[in-house]
Amino acid sequence: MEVGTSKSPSNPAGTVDHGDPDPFQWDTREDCQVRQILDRVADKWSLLVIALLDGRCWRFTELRREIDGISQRMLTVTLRQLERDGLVKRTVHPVVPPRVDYELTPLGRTLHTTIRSLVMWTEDHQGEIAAAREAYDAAREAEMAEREAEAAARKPEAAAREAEAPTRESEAARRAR
Amino acid sequence: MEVGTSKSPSNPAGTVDHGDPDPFQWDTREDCQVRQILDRVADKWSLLVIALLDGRCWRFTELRREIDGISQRMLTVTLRQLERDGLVKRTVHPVVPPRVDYELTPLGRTLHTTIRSLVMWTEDHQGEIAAAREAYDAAREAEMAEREAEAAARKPEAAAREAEAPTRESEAARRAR
DNA sequence: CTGTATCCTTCTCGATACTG
DNA sequence: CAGTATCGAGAAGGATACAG
Repeated sequence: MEVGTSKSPSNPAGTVDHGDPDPFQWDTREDCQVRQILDRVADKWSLLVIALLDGRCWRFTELRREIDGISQRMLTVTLRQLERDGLVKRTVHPVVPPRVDYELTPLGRTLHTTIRSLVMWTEDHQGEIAAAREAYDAAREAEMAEREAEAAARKPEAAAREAEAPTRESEAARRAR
Repeated sequence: MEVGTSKSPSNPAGTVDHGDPDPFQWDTREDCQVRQILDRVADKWSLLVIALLDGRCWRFTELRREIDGISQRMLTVTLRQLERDGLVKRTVHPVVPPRVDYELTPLGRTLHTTIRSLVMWTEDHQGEIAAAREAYDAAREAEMAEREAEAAARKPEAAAREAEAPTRESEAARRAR
């Protein structure tokens, strides 16, 4: 598998040649390891499970209760994937009411740290994001209103004329469909 | 889509209070800010775009080329979301071949750092994960094989006996205890 | 309690075609 | 070049029922 996407050094019109000083050039191909693992790790439920799991053991039902909105199915599936990836250890106690404990592996604990920092980022900046969203939406709405005003100022004459005396052109256009 | 949900600090019905010594108790409810932002930020394409974007400006097509497998639609959608969240700045140059530049905002840059550490974690541990997966799959296969062997060893006699004298089986079972 | 199996809805996403 | 709009296939995921 060569890095087939030969990024031709020739730049398309107008882009500056910055010589790509980025040393952070990871494998961007769709089927590469990093992309696959990232998909798993960045999965909604995986993220929450890893973030929740700390030092101690958790029972299945306990996790289910703690993660609001997760279905039994998705918790099972997610835990299995995490177990397969070596991030979570599953321990079955062969007792009469079945009991299963889940806990982070050492590898999982290293990921836990990273993911927690992502969660903390989210907590720290949720205000800014909410504000940005409001600003964006407000701007869009203002834009829409302006456009409508423009249209309302222009169309009425045309629409009125059209209503009274449909032009031959417009009729022809309608028939064309 | 107002997020108007007033989040009362009280827990929703039924959650146990197990003393929770975890100081990292964030709002786990499905509709809370953190969960929503986490979903956005942990999104496959958002992650890749943020990870790719560094100091400089990027053109639309440039991003499209760099992110293998992304469709035009998803790139547009993703960039719009990131713009709305105040993570990416979009600059339209009103020139004859339309030109649009994308770059991280200061807020986006802080997230970039966090996400890069996630990507780096993935790069650092992809070997371990691959190994864990192999081990898991091998174990599962061995388990399957064993089960099949068991079944093959048990069923023929049982089935044969059962076919000759169906009533015997229950008696034998009872005696076995 | 901790799953597994099945069905069925929902929603994501890619392909395609068209616009400024 | 940089979108927007539309549509359909397919996957993700929830609900439910049942098993060990």
